[in-house]
Order: sequence, then C-alpha cells, then structure tokens
Amino acid sequence: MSEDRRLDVLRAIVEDYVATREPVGSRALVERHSLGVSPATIRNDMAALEDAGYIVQPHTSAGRVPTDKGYRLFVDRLATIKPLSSPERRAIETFMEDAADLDDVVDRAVRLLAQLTHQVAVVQYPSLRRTALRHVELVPVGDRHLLVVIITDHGRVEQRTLELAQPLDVGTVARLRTRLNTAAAGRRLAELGSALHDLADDFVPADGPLVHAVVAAVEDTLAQESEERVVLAGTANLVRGGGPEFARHVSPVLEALEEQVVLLRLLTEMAEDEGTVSVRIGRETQHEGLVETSFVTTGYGGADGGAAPGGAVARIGSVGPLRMDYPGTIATVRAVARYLSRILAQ
Amino acid sequence: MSEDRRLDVLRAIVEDYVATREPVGSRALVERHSLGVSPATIRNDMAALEDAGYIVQPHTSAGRVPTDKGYRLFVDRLATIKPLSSPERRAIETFMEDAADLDDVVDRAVRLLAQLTHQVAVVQYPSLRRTALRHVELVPVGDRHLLVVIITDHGRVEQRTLELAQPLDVGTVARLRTRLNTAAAGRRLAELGSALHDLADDFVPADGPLVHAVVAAVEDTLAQESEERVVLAGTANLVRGGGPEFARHVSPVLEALEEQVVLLRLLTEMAEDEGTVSVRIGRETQHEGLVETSFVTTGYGGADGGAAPGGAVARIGSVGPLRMDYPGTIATVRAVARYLSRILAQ
DNA sequence: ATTGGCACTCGGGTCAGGGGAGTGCTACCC
DNA sequence: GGGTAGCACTCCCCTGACCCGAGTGCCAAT
Repeated sequence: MSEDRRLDVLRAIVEDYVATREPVGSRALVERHSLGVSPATIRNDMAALEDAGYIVQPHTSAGRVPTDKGYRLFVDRLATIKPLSSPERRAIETFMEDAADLDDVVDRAVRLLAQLTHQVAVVQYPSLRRTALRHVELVPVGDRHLLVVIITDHGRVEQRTLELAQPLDVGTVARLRTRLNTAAAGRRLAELGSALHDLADDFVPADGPLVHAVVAAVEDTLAQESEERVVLAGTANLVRGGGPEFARHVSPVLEALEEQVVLLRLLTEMAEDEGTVSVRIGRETQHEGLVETSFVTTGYGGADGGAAPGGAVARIGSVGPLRMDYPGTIATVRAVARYLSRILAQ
Repeated sequence: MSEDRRLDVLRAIVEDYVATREPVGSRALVERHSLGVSPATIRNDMAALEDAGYIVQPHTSAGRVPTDKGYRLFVDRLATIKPLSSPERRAIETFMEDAADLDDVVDRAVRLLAQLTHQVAVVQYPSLRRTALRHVELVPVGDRHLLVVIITDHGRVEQRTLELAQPLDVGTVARLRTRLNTAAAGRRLAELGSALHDLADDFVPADGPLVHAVVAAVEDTLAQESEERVVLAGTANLVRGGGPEFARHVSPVLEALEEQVVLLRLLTEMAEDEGTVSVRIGRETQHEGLVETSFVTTGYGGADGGAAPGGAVARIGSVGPLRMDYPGTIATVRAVARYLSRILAQ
C-alpha cells in the first residue's frame, strides 16, 4: 500500500469535501481525480486513513469527512498554494491605494479581506508595544491638569490626562517635553526603559513628582495591552457561507469574536508560530466556541513585512468554517497583509 | 362589535405571539386572557383586524400573526410600560459605575444593553457636531507637518496631520494655538464659524495659508459625519434568540449593521422623532435587509439626558426581530440611556 | 351583537417502502 | 504483498399515504 497515494487520497478528500460540502465516497474520488486505481483500492486507503485519525465517516454507509488532524496534515504538507488571480490583485490595489489615515487603512483592509475570502476578516490594530514613538506632547489644561499625547510610528494617537498635586510651571513642562522627545523619539517601548528613568536627574527635586508621573503615564500607555483593539468585517458571511450545518455553530463563534480578549489571546499565540502564515484548526484554537472554525492569520507592518516571528506589529487574518479553502485563504491573507505592510511603511 | 375589545384582542395577539413565537388562534386567546367572550366572537374581531391590516394568517387554518402595522399600533397605543426589576436596576449600576474613560463607558453600555435585552445593542459615539470643544493643540512634526489635536467635551480626541507648503515658524504656531483656544474653547461647532474666520486678521499675510489650513482642519474634523462611529454588541443573540424562522434573515441584518452608513442614517432619522424613545418597525427602517427587524433607540448625553428631540449628543438602542418584547426593550433602553447620560455628565 | 355548531382546509407528524450511495469483506489475480 | 472485482449489508433519505388537530368562516339561533 503506497504511502504516497494515501496522502493523495487525503488531499483529494479534503479538496472534494471543501468543494461539495458533502461526505466523499470512494467512487466519486476516482471519478473526479485521476488516481489510476479502482474504488476498492481507495477504500483500503480510506480505512487506513480512518485508523490513523485523519478522516471519519458521519455514519455507516456514508462518505468520509476530514478531521481536524486531517486538515492539519493537509495544510502542512499537502496543500499547493494557488497564486491570486490578477483581478484579485488589482482589487487589492485599487481598494487600498487611496486610504487616508490609519483608521481608514485598517478599515479598508478588513473589509477587503472579508470580501475576498467570503469569510470573517480580523485585523488587530498596530500594537503599541511594538511600535516606536514618534512624538510626545505635553499640554497643560488649566493649571492642575496635564494632557499627555503620544504619537506613534504608524500615526496612532493615544492620550491621557494627569491630575497634579501642585500647580504646573510652564517652563518646566516645556523643558520636560523637549528632553522627553530627544530621549524617547524613535525608540520602542522595550528600548526606552532606562532612558526615561534617568530623566528625573536633570530636574530639581521639586519637579520629581511631575517627571515621574509623566514618565509613568507614557510607559503605562504603551504597555497597556487592554488598549489593543481588533476590528471585524464580514460576520454576515458566517451565516451565509457556512451552510445549514454550520449555521447552528454560528452563535458561539460570534460570541467568541466579540470577546476581544479571546481574539487577542489567539492572535498573540499565533504570533509565536513559525512560518509566514499561521493556521489554527478547530480545537487547536483552545476555545470551545470555536471548535468548528479555523483561523488563518499572518503578521503585518514589521520591518520585513511581518514575515519573521516577532517582527510584525500586529496581525491580520480570516476566520471561517473548518471546511474552508485553506490554500486560497492563505494566499489571500498573505497578499492583503503584504499590501497593508507596504502602505503602512509610507 | 366593540372597538375597545378589538384592540384588546390585538394586544393579546401581540403579547401571545411574542411569548410563544407561534401564530395565535381564537381558542388559545380566550383561554390565556380573560376576555369574557367566546372564541367565535374573537374570530369575528380577528377577521376585522385582518381586513384593517393589523394581522395576517400565514396560511389558511393557522392562527394570526401581527403585521408591521399591528406592531405599530401596539407600541403607539396598546403597550403598557413595564418598570425594570430591581435586580436589573442594580445590574446597570454596578456594571457601569467604575468605567474609566469614554471608550470604556461606551463599551460597557453597549455590552450591558445587549445582555439585558438579549438582542443586538447599538451605541453611537458622541457626535462631534453636538459636542463642544475643550482644547485644540498644535504639534509641529518635522518642519513641514503640523499635527492638529482636538479634544472635546466628553473626552474624545481627534487628530489630523497637515502638510504645509512652507516651513513652520514655531512662534507663529504657538500664537495661533493660543488665539485658537481662546476663540474656540467651550463652543460648539455651530457657534464657532465666524469667530474662527476672523482669526487670520491677527496674523501677517504671509501666515494666512497656515491659519486658514488649521481653521479648515478644525472645522472639517468637527463637521465630518463619516468619522462618527457606531459600536455593536450581542450579535450572537441575533442567531440564538431569533428562532429558526428568523435565522434565515440574519445574514442581511448583519450586513446592514456592519455598514456604518446604514446605521448612522437610521439613527439620525430617529433623532428627529418626537417622544423619548423612538421605534422603527420592519419596513419602516427603509432598508430591505432589515424588513424583519425592529429598532428601539433613544438619545443620551444631552443637557436633559436626551429627552427632547435634538437635545441629545448621540443615540443608544437595541435591534431585534420584529417579534420582540417592545415594552421591555423600551424600558431597558431608556434606563441604560439615562444611566449613561448621568455618567457622562460628570 | 354574540354564540354554538359544523363543514372545510391545511400543516405536520408518523409510518412503510424503495432507491441509492457507500462500505467492509472475501476471494482472486499479478 | 498490493491491487481488484464482486457481493452482501447498512443506513440515509425521499416519497406517498394517512391521520390528527388546530383553526377558520359561515350560518342559524339567541
């Protein structure tokens, strides 16, 4: 029994099942693919694949359906990447090219991806942890409040108001502002720890509390994971594209997607994966609402466009039923991510 | 044939249909409500109600179901408002009380409303048109770019970058910043038109372009309706709570809700309605994806808490199937809106 | 105006039967 | 040993027949 052919059979099963949405039997398989053997042989292979846990049959006398494990093997070793069609490439370019600000770019990217994959698209906002500071501004409001405005690399703006124990001195604030910017601009959060802490030495002790408060505010803002946001698009595709079978699972999926915490955990975990595009299949998501769905995500916005693990600034991806077109989705996600990276680099 | 009883019958039909999700017949009606007449009499009333377009029967030998028009009459004249239970009141208070910033308040409000109504909750961010300016900050970035940061009444921050033809002069920028704030702070968009335009007179002609650009940016930002955002929660409830019949309509609804433009149009229209809480039933939404859904919204955040038309800063509401618990939803929406207004007033 | 009676309609559940797809097994061939 | 053909078996699912119950509309009686 040839090992190679058995894998061919698995690939054929996955492809047919994705295309037809129905359990696939031995006869249909030899008809649609030129495997060069008879249905009986295929049946033997199928029995072996079932023993190994790659496929199951919903009931006796039904065709076979891939398991999570089957899909996993498929994406890892069997899938051949399909290049995007040129209309698709053009769609990406025209749709993204005249985006205005960061919000607009993210918004367009997520809608585009949802439309191209016919699934739910997910984009994580550029993480503050990984982006570099461009500028810090201090704005006195009244004489007891100080507004700290932080502008990052990618044009994101965060602000925070401090309440102070003593009245502000305008000169001190101006000096602090200058020193802060020379010390911090262009650095990432991870790099600016010590640089900021030494800052207090340049001021008279009376100003210590002010300096410390501002420094703490800057660090706190950048460190605040909870400020990370994920935006969605195409949730309607979940219901439409999933078929009646999947329709019953859609409610827990929507719940999970709405829960930013769940999404962020998953995206963060996936950032650790090796390889450009990361895939989570069914139970691999470690979330019971998502056992019937798969995630395909990749990083974007890093120096190398997010290819290397940890090099990316955030993630973008697509969520769909277990039975999704993995090669197509992977190709599309990667293409949109590349384009997104290119635009953000400007 | 008593007119009063006929309305009683309509009310009973709506209530029973909402409760059971099944067409309601004459016998069931007299059993569940003490109408004091026989089923035959009810049948006559029902025939009249059907002629008048308030109810229909899905097929011969089925009970009756309210039409859009029937629900409309129900909410306008028949519904008796139910007060919230005290656990519900307590839930609102505890859930909202320790919200941090504006984003957090809005986020909590929308989740809370979704949970209480078991429907989709919708919150419009405080509109810039209606909020007052608190502060404008100008931040030079490099010597050809100027960042304009606008802080509003409710703590919302908007920013925009200007690209300039000539290098910036720091002194001019500082003066412009001061003048801008004294002229504009505390004013609403509608009020600050002329005040800003005269500003250019105070500067030398060479600075004219700069001043005009900044003024234009401020006005443009405040006027920009497209920057208005709507956040959602509880989309999973659409699928779960709607029943199998409604499940087929859920995809177009999700599409419509994702399309911010549609939502904003609807919310804006509803702001014109008189009365505290505004209701749109089925086709009244004027959107074909929403023919099977109703909207219940109210204003919040105005001086009077959003009670008077036009007095509110934005809207909050709930979206659900035609067959929803209108009295309950109306009461809940109003309660959450009141609490939200109270918190924002601080 | 209300009511009781009655014939009628129609949806939905149940049940049996048959077709079809698919399997596993066994015997056979190279 | 791997591949193949044949065959009996299983089980889903569709169909048609049937009945039951819920509900209606109408009419005559009160």
